[in-house]
Amino acid sequence: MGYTHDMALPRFSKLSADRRHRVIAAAAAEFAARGFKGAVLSTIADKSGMGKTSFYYYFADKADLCETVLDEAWRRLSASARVELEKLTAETFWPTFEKVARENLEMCSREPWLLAASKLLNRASPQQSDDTVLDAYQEKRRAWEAAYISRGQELGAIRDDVPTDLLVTISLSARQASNLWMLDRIEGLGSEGSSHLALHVFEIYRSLLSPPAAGIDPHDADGAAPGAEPPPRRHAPGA
Amino acid sequence: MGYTHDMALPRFSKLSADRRHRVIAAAAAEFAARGFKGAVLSTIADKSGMGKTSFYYYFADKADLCETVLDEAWRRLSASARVELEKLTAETFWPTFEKVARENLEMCSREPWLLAASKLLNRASPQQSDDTVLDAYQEKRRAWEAAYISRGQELGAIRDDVPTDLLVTISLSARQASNLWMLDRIEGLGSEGSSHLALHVFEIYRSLLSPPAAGIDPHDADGAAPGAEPPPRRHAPGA
Amino acid sequence: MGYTHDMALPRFSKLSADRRHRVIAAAAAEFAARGFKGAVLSTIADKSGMGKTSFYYYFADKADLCETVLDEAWRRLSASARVELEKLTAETFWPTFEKVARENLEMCSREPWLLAASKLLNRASPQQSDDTVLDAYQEKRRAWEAAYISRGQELGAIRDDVPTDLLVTISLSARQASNLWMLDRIEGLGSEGSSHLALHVFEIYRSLLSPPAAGIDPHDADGAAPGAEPPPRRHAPGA
Amino acid sequence: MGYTHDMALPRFSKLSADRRHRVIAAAAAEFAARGFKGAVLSTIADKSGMGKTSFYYYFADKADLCETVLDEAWRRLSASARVELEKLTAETFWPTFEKVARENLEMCSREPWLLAASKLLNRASPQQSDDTVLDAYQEKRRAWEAAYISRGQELGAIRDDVPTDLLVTISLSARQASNLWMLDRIEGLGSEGSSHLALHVFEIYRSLLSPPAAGIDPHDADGAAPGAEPPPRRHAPGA
DNA sequence: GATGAATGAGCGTTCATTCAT
DNA sequence: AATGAATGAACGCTCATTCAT
Repeated sequence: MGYTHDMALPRFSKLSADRRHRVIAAAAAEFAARGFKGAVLSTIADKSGMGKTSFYYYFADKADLCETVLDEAWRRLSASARVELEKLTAETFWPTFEKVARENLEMCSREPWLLAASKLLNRASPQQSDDTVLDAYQEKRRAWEAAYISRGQELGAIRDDVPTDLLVTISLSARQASNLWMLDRIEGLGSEGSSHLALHVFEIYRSLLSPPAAGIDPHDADGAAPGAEPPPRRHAPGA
Repeated sequence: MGYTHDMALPRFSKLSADRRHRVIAAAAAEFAARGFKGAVLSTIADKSGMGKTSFYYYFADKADLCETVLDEAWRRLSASARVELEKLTAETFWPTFEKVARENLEMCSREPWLLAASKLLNRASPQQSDDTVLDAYQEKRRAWEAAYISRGQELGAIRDDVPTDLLVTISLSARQASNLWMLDRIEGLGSEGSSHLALHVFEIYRSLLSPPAAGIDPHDADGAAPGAEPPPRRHAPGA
Repeated sequence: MGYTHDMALPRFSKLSADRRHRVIAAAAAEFAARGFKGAVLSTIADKSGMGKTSFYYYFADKADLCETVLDEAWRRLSASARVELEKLTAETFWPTFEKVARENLEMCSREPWLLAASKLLNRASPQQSDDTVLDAYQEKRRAWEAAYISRGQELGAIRDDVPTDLLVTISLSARQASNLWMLDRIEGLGSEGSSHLALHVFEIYRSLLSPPAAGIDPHDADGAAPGAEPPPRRHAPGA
Repeated sequence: MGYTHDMALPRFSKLSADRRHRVIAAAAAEFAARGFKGAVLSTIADKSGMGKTSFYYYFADKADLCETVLDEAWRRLSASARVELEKLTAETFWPTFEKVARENLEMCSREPWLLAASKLLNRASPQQSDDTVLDAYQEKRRAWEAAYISRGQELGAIRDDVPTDLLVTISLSARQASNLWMLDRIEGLGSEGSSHLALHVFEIYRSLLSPPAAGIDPHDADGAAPGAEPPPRRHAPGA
């Protein structure tokens, strides 16, 4: 649906919507599935019904193609979600984002290319990606996350008892993981299903960021009676 | 420190502890830094003071080497942590794992190769890694996570209001992200510092899994009056 | 200024003088700067404000384009110099060519495209160029050189004591090198400067071809006592 | 004949003399025939009986290979010619270089690889080569030429009435051209033939650099009556 | 008459892996 | 037990050239 570009060589924007779509979709799928380095240009070419070298007519190079996909997805996903942080209140904060999450998920379930692209977007582990392209996006994303968390803290909607840096990191990764999890599952679900799913996930995500319930000291795992249990079987690495 | 293997060609276990160590350490560093595909065998060879071809004497192939590193780390990390799930009680559940987390982090801060290996272990995004090797490990790890979460639920220590599958996913990713975050920071810290850090992080992680505080309905974002705010500036992609 | 063609597809001559000029100029610059193989058609296209594919409307292929430039330059340079060998005498021989040299250099300093083209013309090492196109030109040029040297010999203006073939080769190369040297320097100079320069260069060139001063036997490096000198420092490859 | 390297990866020096030889020879031939850019690695590989990728075991890249050839040739050619400029006298100056020229030419006629390499060495037109590698060599060579010409001028063996810069340029190019000319012809000749040839060429080269015979003013092409000649036939571009 | 779009052939380079010793 | 040497398969990218309009 309607791409507008400032990445990629300007020619790309002149392609018919259909071809543009196929290219983006094929690239998104390949990059999502195999990462930046792993993705093979010929594969994308084949899938998009385009000669391998034609990419170099539309894009500067592999990285540019990848960036274009990323941009496209980011733009699409933000479109429905131009949340204005400053206008949010304590009451609207969570509901707003829940709505965004739901809408975006539905969008992904409706537009297959977006699904793939979204997977790509949620892929890059912070700190350690394939290449600079994905890293750059992680940065962008993290910046947004930081802004929104910070706003949430002002409003008292997000916990304040933890280094923000850390909170951002965890929030981001939890979101990415859960997004990925959902994206892997919506293929069958209708949009109602998606919506329902998003709710569940959002709830748990929210509890991660919400201020800890007052009066509860996390450290005394206090109370209640233990129940001695059977013999051990497993080991548990923690780090 | 004392590797025992069932991965890798059996010959590897006959190497002197020192050489084995150097190999593992070099491989861990390279794999952690550049991922499975990105890692270059020659580099590992150089760093480990071993001829490139010798790897094929000790390991079946690149994947096998990587797996060996992974195994080694997993083993080391579990060693101090042979938690016996069945023996845990509601009271010991969280404290036990907090202890494990702390201990493991300290271990990593003491043994550099383990630090690298641990990064590797925490790297692979579920579902979408470089290669099958890391995926396999994700599986293993996920299995453990599932077992432990399930036990926590039995004990009432872990929330039950969400698809376990999803809970596992998020828990895993949050742990990985926070581990990575810590591992990237402990280089300077002493073991006390590490320990302190681990506590913070664990606390937030725990709040993620703990049953939602009773009486709080997350969904009614109820009450209070909104306050209209300044002009908008940002957009927020949600998926 | 006024191109007439027999190279290139006939269509080229129907282009407006201005467009023709731009094409030739752009091509000359690119070919001169990067050689036949190194020159990139797109670059020429961009510089000449012409679509890349239009070249194939006007020229058969890259070689044809290059040839056209070469022809153009050759023609222009000969235009002022339709020396009629047969009319030359011993007295007019050298002065005539000196004049030609001076005039041509001035022309190059006045018409930038000619400067570039001239560099191209003087570029190709005999025997070993990029491609057949330049080689062909070398041939043409060599033929002229041979004719003119032969005439000079008839008139006693050019030495006769050396295989003509060899004389032609050296003459050609020395001319090319000195032309190149001058062309690289005239950018700043006015036409007087150019003229002056040409004189210097011509003088040395002439001494190369002139019959050796009588009575001097080059081979008896005769006479005198050697003088032992200081310590050595350098080596000297000769071929 | 015994290569010693500081270029190329150190491994190359460990190759058997024979293989080293074949590689150098094949590379020299290809580079000489098609220039740096034009040379195709696979071709060299085939000719030298080596897998294409093996080059990357011995050389850093294409440029490194080329440089190695160049170095080898330069070294070989200088070996027999460690002329010590400071020890030369007016009497020994020209004879010395004549000897060097003769010896080097003979060497080339005896060692085919050197012939090819020598062609390569004499190929690069100053100012405008394929790539930086050849340019660098031109520089080196020019430096030597300048040193030797300057010494010749001190001794009165080389003319002083022309900008040195120009003299160097012309000298270099004339030498290169004549070398090339000879190299292309010695294939059949024995070493006596080569020697004889070298003499001829050297003589003309020498007359180029020697101080102009006193008492002759080149500019007054004086004397005699012109004789009008037949009709013209040719044109003569000068630049 | 002119050009945007598309492509095939080919090149340099990388790297895991095997061979021979 | 160990490794230097060699290589095949593959990939990203360039560029002259052609196709369709």
